[in-house]
Order: sequence, then structure tokens, then C-alpha cells
Amino acid sequence: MAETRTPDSRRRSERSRRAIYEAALALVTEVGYTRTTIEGIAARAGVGKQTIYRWWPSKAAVLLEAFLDLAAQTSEGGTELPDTGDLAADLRLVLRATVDELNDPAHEGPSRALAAAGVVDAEVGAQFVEKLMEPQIEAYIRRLRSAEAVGQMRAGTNARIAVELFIGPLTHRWLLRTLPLTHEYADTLVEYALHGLAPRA
Amino acid sequence: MAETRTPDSRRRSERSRRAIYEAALALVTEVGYTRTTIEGIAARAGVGKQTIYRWWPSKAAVLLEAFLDLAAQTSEGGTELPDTGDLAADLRLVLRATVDELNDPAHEGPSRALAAAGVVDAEVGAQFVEKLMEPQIEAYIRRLRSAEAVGQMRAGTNARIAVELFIGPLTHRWLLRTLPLTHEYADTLVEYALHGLAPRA
Amino acid sequence: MAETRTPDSRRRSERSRRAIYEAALALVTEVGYTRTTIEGIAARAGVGKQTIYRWWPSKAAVLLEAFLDLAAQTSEGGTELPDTGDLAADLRLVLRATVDELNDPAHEGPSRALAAAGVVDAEVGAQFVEKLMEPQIEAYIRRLRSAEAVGQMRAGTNARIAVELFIGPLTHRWLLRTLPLTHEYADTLVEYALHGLAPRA
Amino acid sequence: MAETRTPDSRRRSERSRRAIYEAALALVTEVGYTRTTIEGIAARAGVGKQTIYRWWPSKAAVLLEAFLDLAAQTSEGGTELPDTGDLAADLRLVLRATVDELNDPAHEGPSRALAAAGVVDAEVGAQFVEKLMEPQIEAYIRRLRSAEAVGQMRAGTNARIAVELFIGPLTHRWLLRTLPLTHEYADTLVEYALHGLAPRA
DNA sequence: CCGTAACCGAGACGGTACGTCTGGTCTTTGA
DNA sequence: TCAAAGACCAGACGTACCGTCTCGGTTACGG
Repeated sequence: MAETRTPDSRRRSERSRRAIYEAALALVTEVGYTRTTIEGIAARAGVGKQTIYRWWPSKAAVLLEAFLDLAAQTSEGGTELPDTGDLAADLRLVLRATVDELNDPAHEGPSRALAAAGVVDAEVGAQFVEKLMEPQIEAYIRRLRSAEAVGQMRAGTNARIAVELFIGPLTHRWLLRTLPLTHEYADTLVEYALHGLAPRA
Repeated sequence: MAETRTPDSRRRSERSRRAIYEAALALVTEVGYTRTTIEGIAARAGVGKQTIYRWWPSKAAVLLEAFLDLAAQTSEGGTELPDTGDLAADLRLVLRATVDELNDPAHEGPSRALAAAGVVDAEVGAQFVEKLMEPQIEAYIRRLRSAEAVGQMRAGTNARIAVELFIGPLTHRWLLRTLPLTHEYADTLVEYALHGLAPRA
Repeated sequence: MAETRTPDSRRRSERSRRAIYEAALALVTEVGYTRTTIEGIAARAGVGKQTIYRWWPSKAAVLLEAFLDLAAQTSEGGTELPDTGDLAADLRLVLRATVDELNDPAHEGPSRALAAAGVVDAEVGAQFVEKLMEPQIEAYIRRLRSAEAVGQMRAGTNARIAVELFIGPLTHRWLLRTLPLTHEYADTLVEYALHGLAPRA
Repeated sequence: MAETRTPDSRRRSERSRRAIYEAALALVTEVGYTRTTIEGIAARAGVGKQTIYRWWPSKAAVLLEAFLDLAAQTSEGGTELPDTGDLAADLRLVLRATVDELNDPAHEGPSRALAAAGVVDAEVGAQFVEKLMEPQIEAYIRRLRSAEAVGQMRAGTNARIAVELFIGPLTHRWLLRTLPLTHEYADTLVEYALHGLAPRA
């Protein structure tokens, strides 16, 4: 399955790589993940199949890299949350942006495909988390620590779990398509997470 | 894909159905979702392929039904949350139970397989939500309304979103395997969700 | 390589078999043996590749059977040499006919292909000899024995070797394309073989 | 297919050529003609693929040259038949030697491979005949003419056809593996060819 | 006798075909 | 008279080679 004899990456064709990224993303968007085949990607990219098998171990790996490449282009390194001093406002802004991104049909196909692949295949999942989720989560953590420092968050809060209070419900709703993702939803989420469901004492 | 001529369900072989359920679940657990094939299920169940195609439209559908059957056996209709009057305690109990269930290796294979299939295939996803998630969510909603009635929750809370505050983070962590699911995690989640991340006024 | 689980020949599709024979012969004639591929045969016959791999172990085997089928149609069992009482005349007649057949461009492609395959692959060669050469050789042997009985051949002659004296040179010339095969050549061969190269005592 | 820009043969690496010959012959002997690949030859010879493609147009061409080289080493130019004055004895000697050579397993693989390639590919066949068969045939012709001069052969005999009377059956038996090649067979062949199958008048 | 043109080993490339596996459909056959 | 068995068409899988190409490195011509 995987290549045993490792190829010489210096001689790799940049042209082919880019063509493969584009073909992979296009196909996943057009026909879905399962009907996207390596053969199809190769044909569309004008590339020999072996060129794919030489550099990637699986369809999921191709797609992950293609997606990372796309993400890198889109958000030019900007993995930092705004910090206006008003935690609630900042979170609303970010979550609304996330909602918009998740609703963007261009990203939907590849994102769902990767998420699903990661759910089933631990290897892919680990890559997915490390490359895509982790940077985002850490940006949240930094913002929450900053809030904690200025007394907008309870001291001693487990930042990771705190982050999940925002991201978890959003992801849940998106993955399972239970109800639509709206800006209002994002706002409510921020409200509930910050001030709790219990009545104020 | 779907059968045109609908078969006569009265003449259906109960024996075959049970054998298919068992074969499907066993295979998913043993070799994973993607390597589980309809052919393999048929062979293991000692059943003709057509017997599967006659009654189910896809591999995911077979598995969904098999899983529902399993779930029905396990939790004999008990889709009600405890109500001791102490919301926090009740939630901790339930979430801890969910954590245990998600950590149970016997359920992991089929569950992940179904979740992944649902993420990618809207049809399967809808079924998954309707048959598996919705009853659970509604049980939560009933419990939260009861809490609201006795003043343990802020009035006017959107119950669906409130539920997601508990379920979302849990699911997120399980699906993406970011960090282990523990009882302490469940407790912290209840704490944060009920009382919020912001300092009490 | 070969099928392990032997298929049920009663359920075999006659339609597919015929289509495969025709496609194979057509392709060999049109593009030659090496450029004839199993995929090509399947495509041309409108048949799945597996249907070929299910019933034949190799490209050569397909072609051999196709060729035998063709030969069976052409020469309806008539594997008997003429016996007018004049051995020399009868042999001239038969060898001239063989010359014509070998010169027939329609048979050339498949024949050469099979011969070559048989030269290299002992299995195919054995089949080739058994099914195509042997009946012909035995007809020769019967004719030579008949000639021996009436004193037109030396008594005690090794009939097999005698046959090769006629067939060998012809095949040699055809296979290696050293010089053209003509009726005169056939006649000379009969002359030399019957009466020898040495001067009559 | 063929090189357009003709390479400078003065700068050719003798080392590589020899290594390629050896690798080619070894592979053909070990795994057979069809499973011998240019990549395999290159790898075994420790040579770049291009070095083969630069100097030879095809796998068959490589093998032909390798075989010629081998033949040149073995029979140091000795393409002359013995002439003791006794034609029958001389022919028996030569045909027995040929039988031994054909039965030599070391030569079998490459010989069959080349013969088969020549049967199917006219270009290779022509080379095969010109380089390997023709010198041998002409040696036979010279010996037969000498015999004719001393009255051991009928005058006016077509020498080419006469030669085929000896070589043809031998080749036939070897190529088609009908029956084993023995010294007795060679002797009988000489007997029959010289004195004919018909009874002496 | 030095620069450079061509060979060399190596191997990535776009392709084709391999032989296998599975998906769905259709047909046969035995209980 | 079904349902198992499994043959069928279709096509993707991952591998092996094809013949071309490009890359450095190393000879050995020829100015």
C-alpha cells in the first residue's frame, strides 16, 4: 500500500502536485468523497496514477493535503483571534465567521469528506486534528487566557474544555445537520457558554 | 440503487435478517467500515447478495438498522433521563454513562462507521439523527424543561441549544479523538455549562 | 493467477463466450498478438474482464480456444488425407493445400501468435500440439501406413519421423520466413522425401 | 521508439554493454522471455534504462545481440561442417551436435525466446535468420555441394530445400516439443533424407 | 590540457495493462 | 416458489513496465 522505497522529493514535479490538489478538490465537490477515485483524480490532473501512489498513501491523504493547501492559501497564516477587550463580542465575531465558513458550499464537500475519513481512520483523524483543528484551538486558548487575565473569565478554568464549549456544539450541528447554523445560533452559544444555563444566583 | 419492485415484507425471512445484522456488526467491528463489503456480509450471513439488495439500499442502511436493532436490545426503551430534583447531579450521571458507552470498544466500530457515513451521506445522516440522536435529545429537553419549572434553569432558554452544550463537546472529543473522555471531563462539562465561564457577577 | 474456486460451467454464458472468441480473433488479426490485450478483448466483446479471467488462465489460452473453435467450424472434422493409391500425388495435394492455408493472411496472425506462445510456454505448446497438430499428424500416419501396406513405402519406417520429413521443412520455412512457400516447393519436398537426396543405387 | 539523435558509438561504455548482455541472458534463463523486462535488465546490470534505450530498439534486439555474442564466444567462428568424404557420417555428426545443443538447458531459454519473438515480429525474425540461421544453412549448402561433386548426391538438387530436409524436422520437434530429440532420431533423419521413404527400385 | 559535449546511473514522469476485488443486476437451480 | 448461489457487466484498486525526460556526475574529445 505505502511506498517502501522512498522517492527523491527534490525531483518532485510541482506542476503535478498542484494539478492533483485541484483535481482532488474539484472532484470531491462535484461527485462526493466516495465517488471520487484515485483514478479519477489522476485522469483529471493529467497525471499517471503512480505519481499519486508515489507521494500519498491513500485517497484521504491526498485530500487532506489538498485541503491544507487550500486553507493555507485562504487564511494566510492568520490563526489569531481578535482581542478588543470584550471577550463576548470577539467570540461572537469569530463564531459567526466560522458559521459562514461551514455554510460555504465550496468548502462543504472536502470538509465533510475529510471529517468522515478522520472519524473512521485514526491516522487521518490525527493528521486532521493536528493540521487543521489544533492551530485553531490554540488560538482560542490564547484568547481565553487573555480574558482570564483581565477578569473576564473565572480563574482556573480548563481552557481546552472551555474552547470545546464553543466549538463542540457548532461542529455537532454541522456534522449531523440537526438544525441550520446561523449567526443567532452563534450569539446564543456565546451567551450560554459564558453565563451558564443556571439562573444567576 | 433503490428497489423498484417492492418486495412482500410478510414473506421476509426473519432468520436471514438476524444473520445479516450479526454479520454486519461483526465485520465492522473486526475489519472496519470501509473493508466491510456487502459481499462479505452476505457470505458471512450465509445469504445471497440479492437478499441484502432487496431490503436495503446501501451498506450504511444495513449497518444503521443493525445498530438500531442492537441499541433496541441493549436499552430496552429506556430513553428517559433520571429526575432526582438535582439537575447537575442527574446530568453528571447521564454524561458519565455516555462517556462509558463511547469508550466501550464493542460499540466503537459500528458507531464511528455510522457517524462517518452520516457525515458524508445526508440521507444516512438524517436517519441516524432521527432514529438514534433525536430520542436522546428529546429526553434531555424534557429533563431541562423540568429543571426550568423548578427554577434550576434560566427561564426562556432555548432547550435544543442547551442540550448541545452538553452533547456537542462530548461528541466533538469522541469523533476527533482530541483528548480522552473521562468522568471528570463529564463533570467539568456540566459545571461549565450550568454556571458559565464568566465570573459570577 | 489462475482461479482457485472453480466456477460452475453449467451456468456459463454461451453468448459471452462467442463474443470473446470473435473479439479475440478480430483483435489479433487487426493489431497483432502483443498489442492484443485482455482488456481490449473484454471491451470489444462487451464483457467484464472477470468473465475472461474466470474461464481462461491467460491470453494465449483464450486465443487457442478461439482458434480451435474457428478451426472446428472451418474443417468440419475432415481430418482425413485422400487415398487414391498414389502416395506421391496425394501428398502433393495435401501439402499444396497446407501451403495455401499458411499463406492465407486471415489465418496468419492468430496462427503465428499461437505458435509463438506455444514455443515459449510449454503448457500452451502442449495444448497446441494436442489439439491442432496431433490430429493432422495422425491422419498423415494413417496414410503412410496404408502406403506401406501396398508397397509404396519401405517397410519398418518410423511413421512419426516420416511425417516430420514433410511437415518439418514446411513449418520451418513458414515460421522463420526464410523463403516463400509455393506449390513447387511442396512438390519438391514430396519428391526429395520419398526418393531421397542420394543418387539411386 | 527508435532514437532519433544517433549516439556516438566511440564513447560507448563497453562495461555497460557486457553487463547488459549478461543480465539479459541470465534473466531470460531464470524467469523466461515475457517476464524479462527492460527495467529488470537495467536494474540487474546496474545500468540506467536510457542506456538500453539508447543502443537498442527493443527487448528482442537486446536479447538477439546478447545471444549472438554468446554464440560468437562459444563457436569461435567455426561455421564449417566436417568433410570426411562420407556425407552420411558427417551429417550424423553435425545433427547429433545440434541435438545436444538444443537439449542444453543453458541455451534453451534464450533460444526459444528469440525464436518466438521472431515468429511474431518479422523484423526480429529477419535478424534472427540472417545472423543465426543463414551462416549455418550456408555451411550445410557448401557441404552438400561438395557431396554432389563427388557423386554422393543427386545432381541438380535444390540445396536450400535439401538442407531443410535435415533442419526442418529437427527444429519442428524442438519448437513444438512433440517428442524428445535424441541421437537415434538424428541418425534416422539422415537415413530417411538421404535414401527416401519409398522402397529402392 | 582544459572546456564541454555526451555518456552514464538514477529515477520521476504520463501512460497502459495487468490481475483482483467489489458493486449492483440478472439468471439458474436446488430445497 | 423462493432464496442461495453465483455469473454477469462495469470499473476502481494498487502494481509493474513502458518509453521519455531530466538530473547530477564523470569521462574523453577536440579546439
